[in-house]
Amino acid sequence: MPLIQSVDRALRILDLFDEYTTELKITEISRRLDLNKSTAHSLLKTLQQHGYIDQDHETGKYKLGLKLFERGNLVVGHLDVRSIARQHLLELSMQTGYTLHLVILDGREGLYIDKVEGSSATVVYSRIGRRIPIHSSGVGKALVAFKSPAELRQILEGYVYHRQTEKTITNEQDFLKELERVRERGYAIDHEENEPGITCIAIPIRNHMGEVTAAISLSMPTPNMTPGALETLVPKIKAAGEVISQQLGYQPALRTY
Amino acid sequence: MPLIQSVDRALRILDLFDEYTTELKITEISRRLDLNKSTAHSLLKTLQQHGYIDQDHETGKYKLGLKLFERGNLVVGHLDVRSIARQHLLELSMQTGYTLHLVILDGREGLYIDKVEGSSATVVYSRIGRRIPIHSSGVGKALVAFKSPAELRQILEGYVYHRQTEKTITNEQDFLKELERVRERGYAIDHEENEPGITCIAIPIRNHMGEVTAAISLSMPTPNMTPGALETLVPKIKAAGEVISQQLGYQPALRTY
DNA sequence: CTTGATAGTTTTATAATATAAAACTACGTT
DNA sequence: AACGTAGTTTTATATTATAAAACTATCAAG
Repeated sequence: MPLIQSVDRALRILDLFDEYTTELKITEISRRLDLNKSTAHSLLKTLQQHGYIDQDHETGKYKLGLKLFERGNLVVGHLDVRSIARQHLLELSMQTGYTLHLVILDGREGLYIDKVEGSSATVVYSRIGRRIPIHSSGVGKALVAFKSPAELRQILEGYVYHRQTEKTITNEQDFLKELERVRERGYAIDHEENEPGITCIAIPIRNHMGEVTAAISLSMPTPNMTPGALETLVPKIKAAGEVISQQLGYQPALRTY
Repeated sequence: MPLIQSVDRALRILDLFDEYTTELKITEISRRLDLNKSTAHSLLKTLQQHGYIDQDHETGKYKLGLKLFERGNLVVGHLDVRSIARQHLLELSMQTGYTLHLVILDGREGLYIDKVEGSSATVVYSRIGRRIPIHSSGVGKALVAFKSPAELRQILEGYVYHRQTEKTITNEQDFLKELERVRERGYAIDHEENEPGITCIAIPIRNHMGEVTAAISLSMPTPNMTPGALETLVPKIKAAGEVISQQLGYQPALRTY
């Protein structure tokens, strides 16, 4: 695949920032990317001119620009699933007091596109715009469990099962077995596999063609996940998932295979 | 300012998309930017490799990638004003039934970073991630009215007062007079200046240093803006604005000048 | 106050890359 | 089957991105 080195370098600059690294000096940027400082300077000024990078007037440090937010919301802002699901997440959060999420698959990761905080915010990991591994999260499992064998093979080729907690699945065999359980039950669970002390129940969302393109999940502190709670919550989340899918045009009665 | 042509070109590709143009063919992209199709192809493939552009497998058309959403939320996700204001927007919307917005200044435009729909969604213009002119909107006026004369001069140098509706202010003199009224009242109004049939009340939000860095607004259909409604709503929105500013560390009592 | 180190910005020669012409593949229409 | 258009690939070379060098600015140490 053809690659333009200077564009590649500019976009790598954008990749340097994260939740904890919100600003960087030019010397740090050139050091991390092994670039000459005048090259880094030119790249930064081009990004800045377009609004993708901003420079703090007082400290001279660089940070991500708001143009990313503007353009980013164009991607997600017109997704039907987001506006339709929103109401349901709000309702479920009010009914249960727990945190709800909406996630879509992007490549071989989930991406949080909505989140409704519960009354006591205990979920730390999730954040709109953040990515989440498919093997260690309820939403990740729900997103890929119903893919065709060919699609699943493509997604999992070369996939690395990084350990997130002591309970994370770390090999493909166990992961495939778990996906089988997801298909049987119709929902996914992650018991502290992604975030210690947090358990999530996730339901796939289908589009008008019956394909799973999103998932919703409810997250809670593990001690709250009693058998009784599971029996109460799963039907509620499933019901919300079905309504969201139907509002997206999914017609389950036509699914004869 | 040094500019790297190929990075500039790549970012211009990202600018081609908008709310109505969500996908484009490679020939259209090369035509619009007056680029050779093989140049466009190389640029697109580099953007795609980083996730900033996606290609539809069935149609071959290009669209903005989710990496923009991810990076964009890094910019805004850690802004205190957003999480603090959120609660107040929700409360005001529940109390009044109207749509509330949170906007920050980015260059010489406002940028919507949060929105809470009222019970009857009548505001069409605003959308999270969208930009809004400062001269024709309540939030825009609120954002710039309290700038120092030097800052205001810098913002307005070369500024073009595009007509948005029949009621838009279209020259600097009238705009500066209007900003004076905003300073006197402590809030801004746009009477159908930005969107026909919609009136907005906006309040500036100050940070811990007393600088206006954001604004909130309540929007309603113009017929609902009776004198009685104004008398009722302005104090509520002002109160919310003051609490949000205080929660951001603003201390009004220290403002002796 | 001077000196030295480091960071950031600018200049410019040239090595390296981006560019676009040409060629190729694929698809749809006539 | 032929033609036109879209999309992708190849490759020669014109053009640009690159980085060395120089400059400016700031800060800390002596």
